[in-house]
Amino acid sequence: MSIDLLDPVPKSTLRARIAERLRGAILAGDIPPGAPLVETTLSARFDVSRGPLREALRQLIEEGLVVTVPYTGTHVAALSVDDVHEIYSLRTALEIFAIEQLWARRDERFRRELVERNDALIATIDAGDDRASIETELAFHGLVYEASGHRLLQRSWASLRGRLQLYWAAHHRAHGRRGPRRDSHDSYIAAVLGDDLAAMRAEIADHMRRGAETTERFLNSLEPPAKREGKS
Amino acid sequence: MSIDLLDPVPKSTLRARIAERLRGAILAGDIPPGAPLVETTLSARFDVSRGPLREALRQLIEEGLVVTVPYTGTHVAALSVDDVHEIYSLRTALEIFAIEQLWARRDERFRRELVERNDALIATIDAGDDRASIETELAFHGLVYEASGHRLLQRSWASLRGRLQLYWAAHHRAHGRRGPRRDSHDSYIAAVLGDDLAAMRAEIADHMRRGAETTERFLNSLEPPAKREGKS
DNA sequence: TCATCGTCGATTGTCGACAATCTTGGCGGG
DNA sequence: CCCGCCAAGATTGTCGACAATCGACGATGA
Repeated sequence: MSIDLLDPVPKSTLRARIAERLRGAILAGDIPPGAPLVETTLSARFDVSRGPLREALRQLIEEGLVVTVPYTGTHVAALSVDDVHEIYSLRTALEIFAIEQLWARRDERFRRELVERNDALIATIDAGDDRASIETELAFHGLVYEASGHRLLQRSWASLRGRLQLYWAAHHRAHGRRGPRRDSHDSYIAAVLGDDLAAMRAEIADHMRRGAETTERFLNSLEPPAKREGKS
Repeated sequence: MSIDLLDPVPKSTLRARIAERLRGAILAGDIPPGAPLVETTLSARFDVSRGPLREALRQLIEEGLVVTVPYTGTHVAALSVDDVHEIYSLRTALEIFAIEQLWARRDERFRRELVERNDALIATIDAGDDRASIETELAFHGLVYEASGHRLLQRSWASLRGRLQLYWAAHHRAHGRRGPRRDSHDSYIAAVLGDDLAAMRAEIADHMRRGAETTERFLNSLEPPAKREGKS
């Protein structure tokens, strides 16, 4: 996609590879939310020692995918409607900020790429590939953060992205299609590429509101009684 | 200050204590920006093994206080004017969002506490205690995040706070007084506690602009030729 | 003199074993 | 029947040693 050939070769440490695998397993649902993650079991499963595994777990904890209690246990993060609300509300603020950052620049490369990524998103939706459509939708929204050139903002987005993906993946597993229509980002693009700052803010906020509602509705359908975070 | 008695007792692990000590040493300037952090040396100095020390370093890396290159070395993060700009611009967005979160609530407890913390800030300024005035100013601004009740937002603030403190501490060491006047937060409080949303946004943005300018001026006075990040 | 390559010291990455702590289940006393 | 205590298992926390990798210095040859 956007891999630069002059970038250094990825000198992956074991920790990084473990984190990648574990993240994939969690987001794919192989290890469901709330499931225990025992260090000794995982290290045996991956055929590595506990050292790198622990560090990989720390990273996933930082990303919000895993929670741990000292001397007691480690689990995949549980789903919670409060979290959904926080994720989407903060994301609204961050994404508006990101777009504001590149508002005056009129970056032609960005404008082109945004349309391209929307085409890619539509392609995966038409293909019926839900798994890929999650990736392409995240890539679509991720572009505004990448194009902002704001490294700290990109870190914040990465932190939100993992959490968001956890909910989307769970939704996909439970309900099959995740629901985005082909034209769901048309007004988004128009607002982002337009000239009306207030309209852009309103459109982003509305876009997020719709996303949050969908996700919250899914969560409520999953476990009506449990409101706050539950362990297993 | 604001320690909740129903919160669990702090079961400190060695990793947490090491991170605290190291953070303190870095922010106090005992280990200046750019200085190397050798795991074996530090583990001997703290009389602990490298395991917990490494995990503490990972945490500080996450906080932006430390940078590392695989198999090569670890250093205290270097100061950079780009970082200052990013820190303050993102902080503007986050702090406005935080205040918006508790805008409609008219939280009396918050309004009281905000004034109290400003009094505490003024007290440390009057006492000429620069070290404490950094703490009280961070505590003052931190209140809006705490009162927002938004856990994810609080995490984001914590991530920014460490970086900010790194620059403020360096400024303090270089120039003695860090510069905030007694009344520097009067208009801030008025705007936050007022009724005019647009005025609030403008005031926060202006407050941050002033802070960023002060910090950037300090950095430029420190090393005029070095614009981007330099190692030692 | 200079470029190139090999070697060596330094530093981080990884490993397996031991210690500290928490939870759970059962036992005894009330 | 219930409550508190205790012991055992499970899990994470910590440790010291070994391996992989990197950067710099010096030898070597043109």
